[in-house]
Formats: sequence, C-alpha cells, structure tokens
Amino acid sequence: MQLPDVRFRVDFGRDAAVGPGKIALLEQIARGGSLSQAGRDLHMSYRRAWQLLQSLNGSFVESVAVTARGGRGGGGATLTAFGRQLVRVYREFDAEIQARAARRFRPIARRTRKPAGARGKRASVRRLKPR
Amino acid sequence: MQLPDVRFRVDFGRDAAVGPGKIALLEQIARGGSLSQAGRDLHMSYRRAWQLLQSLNGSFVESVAVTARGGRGGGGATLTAFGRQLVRVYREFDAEIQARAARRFRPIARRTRKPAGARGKRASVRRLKPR
DNA sequence: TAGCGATATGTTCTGATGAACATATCGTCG
DNA sequence: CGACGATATGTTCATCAGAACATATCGCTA
Repeated sequence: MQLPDVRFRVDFGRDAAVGPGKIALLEQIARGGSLSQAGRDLHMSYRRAWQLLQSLNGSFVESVAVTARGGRGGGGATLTAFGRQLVRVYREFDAEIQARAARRFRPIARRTRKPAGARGKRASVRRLKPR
Repeated sequence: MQLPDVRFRVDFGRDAAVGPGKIALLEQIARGGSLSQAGRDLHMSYRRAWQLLQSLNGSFVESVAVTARGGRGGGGATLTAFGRQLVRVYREFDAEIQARAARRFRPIARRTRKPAGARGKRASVRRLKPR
C-alpha cells in the first residue's frame, strides 16, 4: 500500500501562481547560485527556467531572486529573503498536506487497482512510453 | 486582498489520480443522472467526460459510477456508494486545505502584485489577451 | 417494430506548451 | 582589450491534450 501523493499549486488571483516546478527551480538556484545550472539540474531548457523566474518575479511586489550578468563566473542568481520565505512556507504547507492526505485518503488508497501483475509474482514487464 | 486558491490532485501510484475535473464530473453525474448531460454542464465533450469516467473506474477495484444504455431516457449514469465516498472525502480534504492555505500563505498573498490598475483609482484600461 | 435518447468508441483537427536552436549582451579577470 | 561564462530574449519545431466530428449500439416505449 503506497501513500497517496498530492500535487498542488497555489493560485493568488489573476496571474500569480506557485507550483512544484517553480519551487524546485528556486531551490536549485539557492543550491547552485546559477539559473542556467538550475535549469540543467532540473532537465529544463535555460529559456524555460528563465521564464519561470520572470513569472515569479512579476507575480509579487518583491522579487524572489536577483540575477547578475558578467563578472566573476559570468554572472549568477541568488534568492532574496522573500524568495527564501516563499520556499519555506511552500514546503511547510507541502509537508502538512501530504500528512493529512495520507490519513484522509487511507480508505480510498487501499482500493486502488494494482498496475496489473504487481502481486509479488513478477509479470511480463510492459514498457510504457519508451521515450 | 483575495484568498489564495489551492488546486490539487491526489496521485495513487502509477495510473490512478483524482483531481478537480474528475470530481466535478462525478458531482454532475450525481446531480443529473446522465454522463452526457454532465459533460454539457461542464462544457466538455461527451468523449472527454466518458474518458474521465473510464479512467476513474479503471483506477479502483470498485467502480465509482455505473452506466446504462437504452431504456427509458436512452440510458443514464449513477454513482456507486464508493463513488459518493470518493467525492465526499475529496471535498472534505479540499475544504481543509483551502482553510490552511489561507493561513499559511497570508504573508505571501499580501505581497502579490495587483493586475495593473486595481487600486480604487481607475487607470487607463489596458486590455490584455483580447481573445 | 420503429424511433428516440443516451452510452460507447474510433478518427481527425487544432491550439497550447515546451524543446531546440540561435544570438545578443554584460562585466570581470587574465 | 579580448575571452569567457552566465544572463537575456527571439524564432522555430515537435509533441500532446482536448475539441470536433462521425458512427455504432443498446433497450425501453409508443
């Protein structure tokens, strides 16, 4: 019996929303100090990473990350205090939600259908979406 | 200051997931007793409604709704007890999440940027995405 | 038994999203 | 000053989900 996983995003009216992708990006920026590096780590194009950050910075009156061009290392990106707060709040909420979902959906989760041949017995491996 | 709205879906391993769309569909089925009618109400094609229901019924060991062809009215669809339970649990969880998000994200929500000209003062109306 | 309304399911078209590619620009350091 | 590494941003291409369209089928009812 595996626990349910809740994927969510928080909408702040009109055109301001935060979901798993943007938060993961911020976390990678915090870790590597670079937007392009974060993009590579998350297997997304630099353009996409840049767009997500643009969206975030445009969603709030305060930026979540600042970027620098040129200089030592060619540039870089750093989270602001507000950006770090956003990540923290999101992760706290995330943890809370997962825990509560596990309890609420227990009776439902135990009635999910097994993926065809998941019962101890190993069945013919069907490869789906072979990319 | 408008409250944040959390959109989420619950993943039960591999290929079983429930989100706002499927739940709304079940609610409409419960209301109208018809799959095609539910599709019209939710502005989705009958095909899509049918596929969502297929997906749901295939996700659990027990069906969430049963359908009938022919007969008085041409047929119909009805939620099972399990289907009603799923909707109930989801909605309870939903309400809980919205309430908790409102508290957690209060400091974030109050820093969202206004959609340009939302401050009492009416500014030049810029029409975005004129459809 | 013919007709109706709803379910069932295949096929095709289309719009949106992201990937991929291509440059331009910036500022420090050797 | 020239090169390097990272940000900044436009353009084009591929991919996929959903819409739209098209039938087939079922079984009560008139």
